[in-house]
Amino acid sequence: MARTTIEDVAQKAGLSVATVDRVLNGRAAVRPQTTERVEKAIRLLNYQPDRLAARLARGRDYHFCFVLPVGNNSFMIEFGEEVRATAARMVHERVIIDLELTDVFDAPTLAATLDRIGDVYDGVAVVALDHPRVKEAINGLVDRGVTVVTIVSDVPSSKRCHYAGIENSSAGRTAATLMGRYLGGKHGKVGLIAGSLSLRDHSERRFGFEQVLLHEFPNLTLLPVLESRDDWQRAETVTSDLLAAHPDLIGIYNVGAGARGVVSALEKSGRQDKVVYITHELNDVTRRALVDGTIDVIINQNAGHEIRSAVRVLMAKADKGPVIEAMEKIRIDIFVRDNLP
Amino acid sequence: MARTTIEDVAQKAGLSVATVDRVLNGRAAVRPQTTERVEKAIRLLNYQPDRLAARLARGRDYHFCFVLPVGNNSFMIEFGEEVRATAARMVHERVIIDLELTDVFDAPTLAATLDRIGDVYDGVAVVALDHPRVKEAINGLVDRGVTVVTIVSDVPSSKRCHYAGIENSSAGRTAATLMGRYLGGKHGKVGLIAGSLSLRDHSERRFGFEQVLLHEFPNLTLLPVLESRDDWQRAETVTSDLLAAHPDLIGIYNVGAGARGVVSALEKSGRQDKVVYITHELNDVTRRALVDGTIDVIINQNAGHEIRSAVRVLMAKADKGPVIEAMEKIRIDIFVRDNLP
DNA sequence: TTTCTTTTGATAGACGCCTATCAAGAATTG
DNA sequence: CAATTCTTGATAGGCGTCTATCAAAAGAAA
Repeated sequence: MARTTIEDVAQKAGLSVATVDRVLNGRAAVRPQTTERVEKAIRLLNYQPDRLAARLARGRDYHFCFVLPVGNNSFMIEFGEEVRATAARMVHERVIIDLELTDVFDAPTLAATLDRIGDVYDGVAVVALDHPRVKEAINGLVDRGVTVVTIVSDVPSSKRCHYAGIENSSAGRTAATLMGRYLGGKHGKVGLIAGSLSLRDHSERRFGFEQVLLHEFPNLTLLPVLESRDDWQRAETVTSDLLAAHPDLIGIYNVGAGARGVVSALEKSGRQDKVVYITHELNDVTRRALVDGTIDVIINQNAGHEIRSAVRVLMAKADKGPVIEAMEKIRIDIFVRDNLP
Repeated sequence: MARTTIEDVAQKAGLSVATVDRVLNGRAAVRPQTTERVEKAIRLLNYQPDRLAARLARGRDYHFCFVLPVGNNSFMIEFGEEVRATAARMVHERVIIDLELTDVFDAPTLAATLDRIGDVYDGVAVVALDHPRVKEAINGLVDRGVTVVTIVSDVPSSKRCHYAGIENSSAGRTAATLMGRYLGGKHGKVGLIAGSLSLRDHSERRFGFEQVLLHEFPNLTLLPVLESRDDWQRAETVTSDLLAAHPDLIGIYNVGAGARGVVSALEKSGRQDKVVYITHELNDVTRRALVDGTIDVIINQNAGHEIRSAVRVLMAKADKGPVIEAMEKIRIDIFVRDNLP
């Protein structure tokens, strides 16, 4: 049961391998009827080019770039680590991944970065701010033939070919459902802390959370959103003030980074057992707080999965292979104390 | 930045490619000091053999076999589908996956199957019953040079090299925590329905569930375990009886298959809103019931992930590559209505 | 030292595809 | 009809590794 090769196709079609190759790779002018013959032979033999051999022969490296935010946000630091780890592993597969750190929250800066790196890479993965200027830069890349995927935060209206990340409004809804169920009919106030609402992911989470909380749990009162700017010290201050101002606070949903600030404010207040605290992103701090009981639920997106998915998509696009959508769907992880990995 | 090849290594070591190859593939007698020289050169150059080229050259197919239970259990049917889908995709990578359906619940039958298929495959993935006879069969395979991984259900004491599945006791604990939190201090009875306790995965889930429920939620009374034999009709009967016998039943944890039976019993009783129902495995039936509110939480293991993980491990072992443990860890998924994929 | 055994070198031919070139055949144009 | 263009064929060489063979060199035994 030898593999069917390009030669078998040529023979079947009564043509030469050269011609079959021309058809397969759109290399030169071929008459329509000839193309037809080749395609028929391919269908008959169910021929599938050997990707391994193709990549070996092309001898070409895949150059990708991951554009991530600078800064000391722990999620992004971990994300960067994961990218590096993936890069190290992928070298053996002829994949070279560069890391570009930039101020993602500043549209002109991010756009400038994207504009700059265009000609060097086959594909770019970017944590994108949803801003017209950024969208334009993404479209510019695509127009110049660079494959673009967004990660973590999406720009749906752009020409990016894929988004490797979670649906943030669903994440917010999930948080609300768990909050409501954990509070089981109790009456009281719920606070929401966001990093910054100018980030699409944060505002979408908030949107989903509000939607479910207001409709499904009328016993709960949602307080006005507070901003932590993804800074844990600020998050701590904000939380302390919140706790002081509302003795009947029974829930906190932290949409962004800075989870540790909320943890320490809660622990200092001694009310960690009376307040259901749901937060995003699993890391050393949140893990410990979850085990201790200060955090009740962590909603997470798996950085490794997102990165590997992004790379798979970039590679598939690079050699015009198919993308299996179901496989690339990033799930929203829910962690309680007992199913921590 | 051309790739470092086997030739570079040979040159660096002052030896011939033939000798380097002998060292790399343990092909023939090589003096220890020569081996040393080669290894040093490899280290210096940080040489990594090109797996693509190697596989192309070897021209060898990977033959794997998945041994799954026969029967009409929906999880296993889906599992089989996923195996077939994966197999179809992997043909292009020189991986041939056969499917062997057998009565996994009968130790001698399963063992006989394992004994029989030994010589044909490079690797075997098996849904294993934890039984001495099966363990022996697994060890026999391993001794004959076949790589064995267990999936879904493990035999930890065997020589299998990997388990691609979730930690079932953690899954049970997770269910208990969610049950306890959802019930928020209410007093009442909780029922547990298992497929069959002779399966390791079911009894482990039960164990984890009981452990957490008894220790953390003294307000809840756990009723004696009921067995559904993974049959939904029986599950329905059992559940109806349970509901009738205990008007103060406020929670059900269904450890095995047959979720639909529990759903219909609950819906017929009209008590679906008063009973927190947590079950395993996401499928069309459970998905609908979760959306409708009859099911409150689904705990899931992703069949596709487990299969792909098993295949990755089998391939890695087949060409003596490394296994990245962190990547192969199968997570316990929690689904509420809002984070359904 | 000679002979035999063990270790190494050199090299060719796969594996399946890509790239490029040159010549031959077919179709088009004037 | 010849001259020109467009399509195809044939073929070589390469990608990095494996496998196999034969000859050459080195070591051990006589």
